[in-house]
Amino acid sequence: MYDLFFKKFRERIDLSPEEEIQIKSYLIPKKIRRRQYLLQEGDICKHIAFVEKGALREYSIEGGTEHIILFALEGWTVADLFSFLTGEPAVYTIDALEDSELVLISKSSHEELLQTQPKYETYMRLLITDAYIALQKRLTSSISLPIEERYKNFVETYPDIVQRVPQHMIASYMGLSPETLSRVRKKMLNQK
Amino acid sequence: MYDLFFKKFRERIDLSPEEEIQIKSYLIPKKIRRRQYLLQEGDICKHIAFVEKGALREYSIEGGTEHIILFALEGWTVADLFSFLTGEPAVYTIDALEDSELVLISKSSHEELLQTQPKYETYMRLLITDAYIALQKRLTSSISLPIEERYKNFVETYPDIVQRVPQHMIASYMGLSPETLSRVRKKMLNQK
DNA sequence: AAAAAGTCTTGACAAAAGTCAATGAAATGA
DNA sequence: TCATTTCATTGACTTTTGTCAAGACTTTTT
Repeated sequence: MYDLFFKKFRERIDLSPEEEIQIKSYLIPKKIRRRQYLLQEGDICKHIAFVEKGALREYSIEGGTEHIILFALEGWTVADLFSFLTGEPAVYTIDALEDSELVLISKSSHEELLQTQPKYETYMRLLITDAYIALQKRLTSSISLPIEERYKNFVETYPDIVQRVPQHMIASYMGLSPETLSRVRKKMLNQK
Repeated sequence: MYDLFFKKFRERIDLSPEEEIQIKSYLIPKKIRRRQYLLQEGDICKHIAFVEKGALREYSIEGGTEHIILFALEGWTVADLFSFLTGEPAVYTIDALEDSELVLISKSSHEELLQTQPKYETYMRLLITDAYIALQKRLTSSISLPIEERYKNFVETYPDIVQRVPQHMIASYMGLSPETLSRVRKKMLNQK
């Protein structure tokens, strides 16, 4: 339990056994079933969730259509960060695409860890920096590349997501209709 | 000098006079003229730049077209973060839209400050978190809202940018042709 | 095992956005 | 100040993408 969480942590930061025990004492394990909500729009986001196993998605709903802003597979962290930090109602919904195992950190634990465990703060800083860089790449490619290139990049960057997630959700993630992605893929096949 | 830099810092974190003096000793002032480059694609990004005065933009060039990923007015921070952190060549170009005054932090200063000034690390964590949340909002609206709504949001969120930056650059920031933005604005006026 | 729900593809058509070209106005720089 | 460059708008046309509907196939649930 918490294996992947600490594996990822130790990949970035040296942790003494004592520090690991300290941090571990704040973590909450949680299992969640396929299609089950972790967070619903309007709720207040009370936890950061690390995915030990399984797959989740985070999305907004506008005019009846879901717009996926994030897939979270093993090793990823997911939350409505704005809601978590401010206590405002969430604008995003999070649910499970597969039966999953999570590690939760509550808001109060998060704050206490930031105060008492310098390495936790450093790790959080690194995580959010990585997330920012990934998001910036995504945004750049969405405003500067043709769909075909964007899809190629996606497949290269996240081959595991392509395997495990329905295609119409990838279309949603890219801001496209499912039909358009289907046609782009067809065109790519014919070119080869 | 550095007034705005420390004003923003103190808005988020309590700083003792000693801490302020310590941090100040690492900062480098720099003036930059309109149209002058701060960073060119292919260079290695050696500094984080805080904008004391003026306006800059960060953009990529794809197939001869500029795609603006960030405007940085007074109080904002700009860098090719990936290049800065990894030492890889920059994929973005940064130049000045107006004569500007900057505060630079070099890579080695940044690393030393992270090690020696816990409040600097905390401040950096807060900055990057804010930047992440802003970017996520931008991405969400770009995949889920019609152009008109996106432009309205932009004007509401950044009225100062709308005042000071040419419209075709805002189109570029939104991933649109200048003609399309011009037409959307016309339509909005007629509706009122 | 059967029913139901979800998934992907395709065609026909509509709507949105881009491209190219021209014009006049405004800002910039010598 | 005057020439030059930049900027915003508009029209005509093309390309891209979305929408709606139907069909085949697969997966999930009962």
